[in-house]
Amino acid sequence: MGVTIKDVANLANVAPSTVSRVIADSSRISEKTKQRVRSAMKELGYHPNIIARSLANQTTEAVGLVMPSSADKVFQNPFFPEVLRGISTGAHENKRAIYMSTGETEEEIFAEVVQMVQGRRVDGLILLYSKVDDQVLSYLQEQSVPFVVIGKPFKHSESITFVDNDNFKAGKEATEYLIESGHERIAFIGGSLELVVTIDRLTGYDKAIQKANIPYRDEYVIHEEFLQKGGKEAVCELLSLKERPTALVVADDLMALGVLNTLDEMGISVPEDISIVSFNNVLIAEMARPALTSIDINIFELGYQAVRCLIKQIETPYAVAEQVRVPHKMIKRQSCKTIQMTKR
Amino acid sequence: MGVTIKDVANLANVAPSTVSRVIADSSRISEKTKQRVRSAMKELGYHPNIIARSLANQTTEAVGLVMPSSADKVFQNPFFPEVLRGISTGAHENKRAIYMSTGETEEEIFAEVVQMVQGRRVDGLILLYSKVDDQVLSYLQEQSVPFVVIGKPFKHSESITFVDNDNFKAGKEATEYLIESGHERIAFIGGSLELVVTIDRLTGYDKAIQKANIPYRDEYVIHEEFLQKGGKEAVCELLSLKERPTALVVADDLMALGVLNTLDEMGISVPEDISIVSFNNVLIAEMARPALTSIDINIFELGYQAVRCLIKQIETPYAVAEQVRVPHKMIKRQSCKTIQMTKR
DNA sequence: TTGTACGCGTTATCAT
DNA sequence: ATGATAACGCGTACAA
Repeated sequence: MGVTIKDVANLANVAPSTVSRVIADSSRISEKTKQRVRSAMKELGYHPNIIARSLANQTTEAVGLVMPSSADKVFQNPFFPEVLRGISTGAHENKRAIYMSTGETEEEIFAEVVQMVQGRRVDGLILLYSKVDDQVLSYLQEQSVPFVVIGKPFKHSESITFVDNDNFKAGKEATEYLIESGHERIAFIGGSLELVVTIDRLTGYDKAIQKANIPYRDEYVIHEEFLQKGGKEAVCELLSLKERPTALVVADDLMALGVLNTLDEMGISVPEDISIVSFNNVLIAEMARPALTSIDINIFELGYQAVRCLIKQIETPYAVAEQVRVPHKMIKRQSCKTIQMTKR
Repeated sequence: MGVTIKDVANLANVAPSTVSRVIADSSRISEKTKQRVRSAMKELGYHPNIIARSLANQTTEAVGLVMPSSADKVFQNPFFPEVLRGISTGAHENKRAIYMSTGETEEEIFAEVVQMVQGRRVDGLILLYSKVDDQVLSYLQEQSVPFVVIGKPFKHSESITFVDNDNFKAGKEATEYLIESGHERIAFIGGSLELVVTIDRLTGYDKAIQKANIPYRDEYVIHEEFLQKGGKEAVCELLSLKERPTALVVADDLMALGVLNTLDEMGISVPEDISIVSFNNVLIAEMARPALTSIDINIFELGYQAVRCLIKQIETPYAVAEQVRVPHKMIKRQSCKTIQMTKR
C-alpha cells in the first residue's frame, strides 16, 4: 500500500538504513546524500510508519489518559475539558499524541490500562482522578510504568509523582474568609469522601473552624456528587436544620450553581441570607447570578504540569518522584457578605 | 523485556503461531491445546503487543479525533465534552481506542492528521467540526481514509459521511416559534459564517421570517464567537438600534448566557422585554435564570452516531457515504413570552 | 490440528 | 559515510 522506506531507498540509490538515518538527521550522513534522500521522500510522498517505528525502538511518543470511572457524569463538569486543554497543550509542545481511555466501569478501565501498558501503546499515563484504594495506581506502580496523578494519591504520596493544588490550604482559606466576614455557622458541602480532594478541603475547613473556636457540627458537613444535583440535595438537608448555616463552603462550582438555584426557588437570597464560597472557578462561576466567589485552582496548569512531569519521567528513568503544587487564588465576586459578629 | 508470544509457546510446548491462533480463538485449534496455551498465558502474565499486531495486520483498533483549530477556546463550550462523551461511549462499545489531536493552529493539526493517517496510527477519523474549505477534509478524501464529519460539510456533502442535525429546520422552528408568539422584530445572533452550522440555522431563520412576510433586516443579523463574550457584544450592537428587536434567536447556549447577563446589567428583563430561543440545550441552559428555551440537538448522539458510521465504514470498504440526521427538539422554558400582535 | 517460514516497516548493530 | 542484516512481536499462507 503505502510508500515505505525501501521505496525511498531505491529511488535515492541508498540503503534503507541510510534513509532511516536521514529521518533521524544523523550527523554521520553527508549533506549531499541527505538532500538526495529528502527529495526522494518528497517525490514519493513518504511518511514514516509510526507503528513500525514503535515496534523497532520500543517507544510510542504517546501518553495515555485515564478518565474516572463514571465517565458519563464526569464530562458534565467543566473541570475535565479544562484539564484536557492543559494536557493537550502540554502534549503538543512535547510532540506527544494523546490516547484516551473509553471504559466506563472500573473493571473496564483497568483492562484498558493494562492494554495500553502491556500492549506498549503509550510511553506513560496520566490519571485524571485520585481516589482511595485504586487498583490502576497499584498496577502502574508494580509495573514501574511512568505515570502522573492529577490530585494527591491517598497513600504513598511521597513515592508517586503527582500534580495537585494545596487543597487543605484552599479549604482553610475559603473557610477563614467566611469567618473573617463574621460567619460562624458555616456548612461544608463536598463531594464523595472517596475522593482525596474532598478529604483535603474538608480537613482545611475543619482546621479553620477549630482555629476560630467554632465547634464542629456533624450536621453541617454534607457529601454529594460534584454536580448541580448534588448541590440541590445538600441544600434541602441543610435548610431543614433548626440552626441554619449563614455561609456555605461548596467544593465545586457546579454544585454551587445547584445550591444557588435551589436557594432561589426557596426564596432565600445570596449573599443577603447565605454566603457562598466555592471551588474551581470555572466559567459558570463568573456567569452565575450572583457571580460566585470561587477559589481558582488553575485547572489548565494542573493538566499542563502533569504532562511536563510525565515526559520528564519518561525521558529520565529512575528519576525520583516529583510533587508539584499548583497555586490557587480566591476570586472574590458577589456571593459573599460580611455579617454582624454575634459574640465578642 | 515483556513476555512475548514465544515465551508462551515455549511454556505450552506449541509453536508461536498456535498461540496466535488461540488469541484469535481460531476454530482450528483443539480445545485441549487452547486450555494449555491459555493457562501458560495466565502463568506468564502475557498480554499481546498491540503495536506488533498493528504492524502485522495493518489495523489499529483506534479512531482519531480531530479537534477544531482554536483548541483553547473550543473546550470552553460544553458542546465538546458532551460530544466527546458520545464518541467515548461509542468507541468503547466497539472496542476502539481514541486518539486525540493536540495541535492548535490549522497547520499543526493538518500535520498531525497526516501523521495519524500515514503513520497508520488510526483506522479512521472523526472531524469534530465542519468548515468551509477545509484542507484536512480534502486530504482525507484524496487518501480515501475512512472518516466522518460531525456537522454538514460545506461542499460535496453527498459523497461524504456525516452526522448532523437538520439545522435549517431547527433554525426555522426556533424562529417560527417566536413568530407564533407574536414577535416580528426578531434578531439572529450566530457564530462565524465560516461554520456551516451557522449558515444552516441562519437560512432557517431567513426562511421563517420570509414565510411570515417579515422583512429581512441586515442589522438584525449578527455574527460573533460561540462564547458568552460574543453574546455580550452582540447585545450591545442590537440595543443601539432605533428599533430594538423583541426576540432573539441565539445560535448557542453559552452565547445566550452572555446575552442574558448583559441584558440583566442593562436592566432589560427576559422574557418580559425580550424573548430568547437558543440552541444546544447544554446544562447551563437549564441552570440559567431565567432558564433558557433551547433547541436540544442531542449532542451525545452526534458523537455516538459518528463512531457508529466510522466503524461501519472501516469494516466495509467502499461503502457508500452515509448521512445521519440526529433529531432535535425544542425544550420550552422561561426565556420566551407571547406578546401582543401588532397587525392583523 | 499444528508447525514452518516469511512479511509488516522500521531501527540498531556490526561491518566495510 | 554507508550498507547488509538482524531484531521488534505478531499474523498467516503454506506445508505437514
